[in-house]
Amino acid sequence: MQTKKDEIRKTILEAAQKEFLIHGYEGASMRTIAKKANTTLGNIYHYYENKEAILEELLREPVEKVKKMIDDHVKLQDDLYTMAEMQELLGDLDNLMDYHEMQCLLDERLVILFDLRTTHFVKIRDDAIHKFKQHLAWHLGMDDDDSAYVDIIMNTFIACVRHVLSEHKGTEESKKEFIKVFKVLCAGVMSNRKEEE
Amino acid sequence: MQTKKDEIRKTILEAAQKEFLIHGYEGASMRTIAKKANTTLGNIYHYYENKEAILEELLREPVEKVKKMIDDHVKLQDDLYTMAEMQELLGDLDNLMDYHEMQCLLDERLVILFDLRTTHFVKIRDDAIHKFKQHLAWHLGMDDDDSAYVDIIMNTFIACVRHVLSEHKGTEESKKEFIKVFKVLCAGVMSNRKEEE
Amino acid sequence: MQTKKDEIRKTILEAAQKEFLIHGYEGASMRTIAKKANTTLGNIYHYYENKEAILEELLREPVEKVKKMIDDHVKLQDDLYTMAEMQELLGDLDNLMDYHEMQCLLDERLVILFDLRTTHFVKIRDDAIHKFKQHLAWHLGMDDDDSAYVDIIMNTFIACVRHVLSEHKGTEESKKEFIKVFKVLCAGVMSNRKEEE
Amino acid sequence: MQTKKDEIRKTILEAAQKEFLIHGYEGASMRTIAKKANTTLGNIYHYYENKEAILEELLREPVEKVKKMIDDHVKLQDDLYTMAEMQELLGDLDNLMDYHEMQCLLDERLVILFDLRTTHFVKIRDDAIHKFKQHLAWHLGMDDDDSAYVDIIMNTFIACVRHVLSEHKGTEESKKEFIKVFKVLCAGVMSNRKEEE
DNA sequence: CATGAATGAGTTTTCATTCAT
DNA sequence: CATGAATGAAAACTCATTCAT
Repeated sequence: MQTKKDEIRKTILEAAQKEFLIHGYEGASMRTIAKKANTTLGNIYHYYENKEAILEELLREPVEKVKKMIDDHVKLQDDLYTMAEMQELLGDLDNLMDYHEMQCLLDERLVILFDLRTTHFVKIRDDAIHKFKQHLAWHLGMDDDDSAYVDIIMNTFIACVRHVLSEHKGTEESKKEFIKVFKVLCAGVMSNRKEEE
Repeated sequence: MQTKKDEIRKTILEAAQKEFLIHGYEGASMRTIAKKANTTLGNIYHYYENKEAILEELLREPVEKVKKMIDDHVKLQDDLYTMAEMQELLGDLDNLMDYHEMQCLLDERLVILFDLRTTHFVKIRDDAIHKFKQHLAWHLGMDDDDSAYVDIIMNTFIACVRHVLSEHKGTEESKKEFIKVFKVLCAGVMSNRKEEE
Repeated sequence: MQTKKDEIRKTILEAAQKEFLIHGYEGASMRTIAKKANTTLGNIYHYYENKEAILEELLREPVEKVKKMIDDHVKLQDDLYTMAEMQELLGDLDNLMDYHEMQCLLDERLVILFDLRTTHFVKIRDDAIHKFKQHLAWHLGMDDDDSAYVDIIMNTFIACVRHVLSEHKGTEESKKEFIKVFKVLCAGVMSNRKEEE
Repeated sequence: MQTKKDEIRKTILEAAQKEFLIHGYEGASMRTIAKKANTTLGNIYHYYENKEAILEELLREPVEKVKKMIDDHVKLQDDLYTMAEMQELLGDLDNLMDYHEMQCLLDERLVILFDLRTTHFVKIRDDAIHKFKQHLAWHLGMDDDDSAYVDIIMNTFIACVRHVLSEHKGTEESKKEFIKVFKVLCAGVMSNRKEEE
């Protein structure tokens, strides 16, 4: 039955996701995943070629979505935000998250991606972060993409995505939490630029 | 010779620190540490009871310092910062890092601590973070220690400590970097509170 | 449908034969055989009790034929070849292979048999080889069945059967190739005996 | 102690050689090798990086010797043997094997090489065989290196090396056996060429 | 008949740790 | 003190085989 197969595939995937979150991909054990998925070690290999294949299926969707989000952002090529626009944006922040683009960030699986130390996803992740940082730098009118500000924003962004996801799993609450984070973050950057002007 | 013994202890410790940073404590291999310390696997066990003992010695100092820093902060019981005081603080931020208390945060070993997934240090770390968050909440006049603002600050703090340490290893540059981060962060929180007032 | 059943049996058998040839019986994988036979792993077990049963069906025919060939040869108890007879035989060698007895040697499945390291066929094979060697020794007037000459002929015989089968799969070409081999071989043995006489 | 280490290395190597001969490299089990070497599975990995490393150490010497033998033969570029020279060679065959070049062929480890189905040694082996066949073809004045005669000789050569080694392990007896084989083989080829002339 | 999910023992390999020398 | 041989458990993965549907 295909129904059952898909169900077990999903069960394995969910068990793997949990284990990857707790112990990291590298530290997670296939045996434990099998146990938590109520199946045997060998049987997992009927569904996934190997450990990395599970990671692959787990990360495919969120990675593609994030990639698309970044690409869409970059393509827009919208002008630098003026202070006024920035403030307007902040005021309307509550609606920001309704913007479908941002939704992809509230995905638990991204935490797994952030913690990866091996596999080709490391490069994918770092490339995506770099791209995003470059665009962010242009967005904020920075000359050097290695500028501290960009790094700060980027790291805070990631740190908060991670935190929001691990502590407030419900999507609705997560969204609100994320908005708050983003608001404070933007306020910080803005007031800093104001000082410099 | 006690000198030589101490030297080897130190060499092992340094090799372990590098390996722990790259692969994480759990992912680091005693064999590799032995090789990088130019000694043998078995000899490490003359200096350290086991893998965790190395971690213990490695983290003792930074953990105690951070603990002390938090305790000192809490004991001061200084009043809530008024907006004015806060702004004054920000203006003088360049001297902030000279404050010996903060120096302890620029320690590479804290990154290892942040990434830990096993051992009793996880509890120590989480307790310390919780304590700091509680104090931070009181500091900022928040009623709930789980408030988003505190989490934001906390996470940004950690994320930036991590980043500053991994990208700018020289202490001097690190300090400047850290100050920038902290400045933006405070500015954000402050402007946010101003809005609310 | 019995027709279909037989067809699938045959397909499995052919897939197994290919795999056994490439990786050897022991190294061949049931999964791969299933895939190459366009069926499922489980379904193979409806046609064959286990892996060895496939080998059994695969080797039954060629083994029996070879056994019969050897027995027939032994039963003939024809006299020792004189040098003259031997030379006559060689002259007529091109017709030798038309002799139906020999045809059984040009069977790809014998290569699988030669490479076997497990199962009861090992004994069957070794017994057959031993019998053939004994008869060959008698044929050539050797006193000791372990004589080098017999071993040489036997091994060359097998080696060439193997080679002819793996390089020239078309039966017609194989036949010619085999004749050449046999001719040279006999010439060698003969000229050697001549020397000794 | 280095003495003991080398001894155990040797013990493991010998156990591996036996197992490889019986079950083939691919079919041999590290567990069994460990047991037969009176050590533990894990301990083998102190001496050899992996299974293939054992094969590597096992085959290095015989492979290099055979390669050298072939190269030396090819470099000589000696003329085609005339029939007379060939016969002289045959008469002096008993001394042929004293020729140090040939000694390398009487090595049990070559049987392991011949039976290999995986690892890079397959290419090394096939390249060496091809080189030898080409030279042999030139030696015998054949125009086509794929000629049946060359294949015959080559296969017989290998088959007999294999047989001699597996049945007559004592070097002295092996040598005599090998000479007989070679004699018959040459006689066969020679008488065949005579016929053609 | 056919499917493919399931199993359990097998494989090679790595690891932290112990111990005799 | 130092060495490195030894150990045993656990890792990822494969395999022949079974069985419910």
